[in-house]
Amino acid sequence: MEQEDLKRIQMKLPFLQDAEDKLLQEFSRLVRIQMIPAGTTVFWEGDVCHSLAVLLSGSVRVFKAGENGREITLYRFGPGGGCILTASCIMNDGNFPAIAQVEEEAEAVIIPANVLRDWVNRFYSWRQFVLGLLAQRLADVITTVEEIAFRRMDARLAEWLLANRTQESRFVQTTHHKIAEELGTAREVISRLLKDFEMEGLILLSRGEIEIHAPEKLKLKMK
Amino acid sequence: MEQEDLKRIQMKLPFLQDAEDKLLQEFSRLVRIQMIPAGTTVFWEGDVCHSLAVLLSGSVRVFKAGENGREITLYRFGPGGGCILTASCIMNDGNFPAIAQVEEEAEAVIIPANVLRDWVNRFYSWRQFVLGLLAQRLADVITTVEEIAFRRMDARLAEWLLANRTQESRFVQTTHHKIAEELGTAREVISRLLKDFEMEGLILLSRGEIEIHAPEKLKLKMK
DNA sequence: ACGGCTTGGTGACTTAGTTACATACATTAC
DNA sequence: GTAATGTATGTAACTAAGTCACCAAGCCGT
Repeated sequence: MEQEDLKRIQMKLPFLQDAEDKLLQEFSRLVRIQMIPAGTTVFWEGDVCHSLAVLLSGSVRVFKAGENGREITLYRFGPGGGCILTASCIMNDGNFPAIAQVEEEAEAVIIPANVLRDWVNRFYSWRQFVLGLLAQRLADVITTVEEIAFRRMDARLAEWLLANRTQESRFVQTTHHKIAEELGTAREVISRLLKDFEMEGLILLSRGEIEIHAPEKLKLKMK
Repeated sequence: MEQEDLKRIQMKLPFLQDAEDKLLQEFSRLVRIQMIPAGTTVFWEGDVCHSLAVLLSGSVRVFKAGENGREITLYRFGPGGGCILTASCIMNDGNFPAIAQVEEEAEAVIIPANVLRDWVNRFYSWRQFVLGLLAQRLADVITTVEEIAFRRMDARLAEWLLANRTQESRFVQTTHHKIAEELGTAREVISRLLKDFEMEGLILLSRGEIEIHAPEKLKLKMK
C-alpha cells in the first residue's frame, strides 16, 4: 500500500489516527483495499469467516432471512464500520449468524482473520476499535428487539419514512417491498398502512415514491 | 481472597484454568466474592456500570421492559457467564441498555471496571473471555430477533414448555404471566394458547403448574 | 370467615400476518 | 406502436396476535 493511500485511510478511520506506529506499518503491509459493488453479498448465513471488512465508503446492511421469504434488518453500517460479526466468528470459531449485503458500492480494507487476531493481542487502539464495534452492534440489535417486540407497525413505519426522506425532506424513493424487509413485516402490511396514511392526508403514494405531505402530523404517529 | 477460594473459583471459570500466573495473583487480590439473593436487580436500564459480575452459581436474566408493562427476555446466563453488557458499557462509556435481574440466588465475583479494562490490555486469557462473552451475547440477541420476527407464538410456546420441564420431564412450574414475559407477549395470549393445547390433549393446566401429557405431539407444534 | 392478592378464563375488539388474486405501470421484444 | 413480460401496488378474506375490560377461582393472613 502506498504512503498516500495510508494517509487517505487514516482520514476515514479515526482509530488509526492515534494508532501505534507499528500498527500503521503492518496495516499498510498486510491489508488490501477493495471495491465492492452494490448488491454483493459479503457473507451468507453459516459462512466461516476468513477476514474482516472495514468500510471506507458505501454501506452494508446486515439482516436475517426467514424461510417464508421475509427479512429483517439487524443493523447497517457505513464508513468506519466493520462487519464485526465476522470478528465474533473468528474469536469463537463460530459461523456467521446472518447475511451481510453491500447496499451502496463500498470501498473496504480487508484484514485477514489471523492478522486481526494478532492485532487484538498486540495493539491497544485496534483492541478498542474491535470492542467498540462489538458493543455498538450489541446495542443496535437490542434496539431492534425492543422495536419489534413493543412498538406498533404504524409508529415504526412513520418513523422510518421521516428518517429516510431526502434532503428536500419530502420524498422517499423506495418500494413497499423494501420497507417491509427493512421493518421485518410483509409487503401487504406496509401497503395497507401507507394507504391509511394517504387517506389521512399525511402522504401521497406513487409508483416507487412516497411524498410526505404533512411531516408534523406524521411525527405524531410515531408514538 | 484465600488460596482455597481461588482454587474453587478456578474450577468454575474455565478461562482461569490456563490463565497467566500474574492474572491469577491480581485476581485473588482485586476481586471480591459476593452472594446476590434471588430477585435482586443487578442493573437498571440507563445505569452507568462500575463493575462486572461473573457468576459462580445461580442465574441472571437480562430483559427489556416496554412502557405497557410487557417484557422480553434478551438472554440469561449462569455459572461462568458475565453481565457483559456492563463491559460493553465500560468500553464505550455508554449506559446499560436493559435490565439484569438475579433469578436463582447467585454467587458472583465482582470485578471493578478499571481493573477489567486493565486486564483486557494485559492478559490474553482475559481478553478471550471478554470477547467470547460479547460474541455469545450478540449471537443470543440475534436469535431472539429471529424468534420474534419470524416464528409463531404457539411454536415458541411449545418449545419453551419442552425446554423448561423438570427432570421427570412432565411438569413446568410457573405462571402464565411469567411465560408471557419470557416470550415477550401478553398473559392473555399465553392463556389462550395453553387452553388450545389443553383442548388438544397435549397438556393439563392447573394453578401455577402445567403438566405435559404428550411431549411428542407438543414437539410437532414447534414447527 | 373475611378481605385482599394472585392467577387464570373469556369475550369483544384492534392490529398484524397470510393467502390469493387483480390491476397498474415500465421495459424490452417484435 | 403494440404485445409480452416483469415489477409494483391494491385489496378482500381469513388467521394469529395484542389490547381492554372484567370475572372467577384459589391462596394467604388475620
